[in-house]
Amino acid sequence: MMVNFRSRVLAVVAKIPKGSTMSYKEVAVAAGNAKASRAVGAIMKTNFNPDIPCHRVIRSDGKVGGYNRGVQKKIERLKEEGAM
DNA sequence: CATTTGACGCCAA
DNA sequence: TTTGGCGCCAAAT
Repeated sequence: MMVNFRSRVLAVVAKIPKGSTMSYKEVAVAAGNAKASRAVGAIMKTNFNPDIPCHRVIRSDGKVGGYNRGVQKKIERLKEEGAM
């Protein structure tokens, strides 16, 4: 799948199973570039597609990170799905 | 087109 | 263990 890094990242995030979480780095690796962890966040920020469960993407430190709809909302979603 | 910004990650002190 | 600094990439200005 040779496309934009953006599309790859979105595809990877969309494939994250419910009740599971992935770090930005893991997503970056899955997308093909382990050093693009930062870019992953930038892509999520610019992506408003509800089909992309970006709330399942957290930091490698175990911190939730951020969310374009409010970090609190993201945390609640994770709790609801059983990821936390 | 060049520069800055930022939902990040890793290493050294 | 906590803090500071560097690297890396995509999007915005």
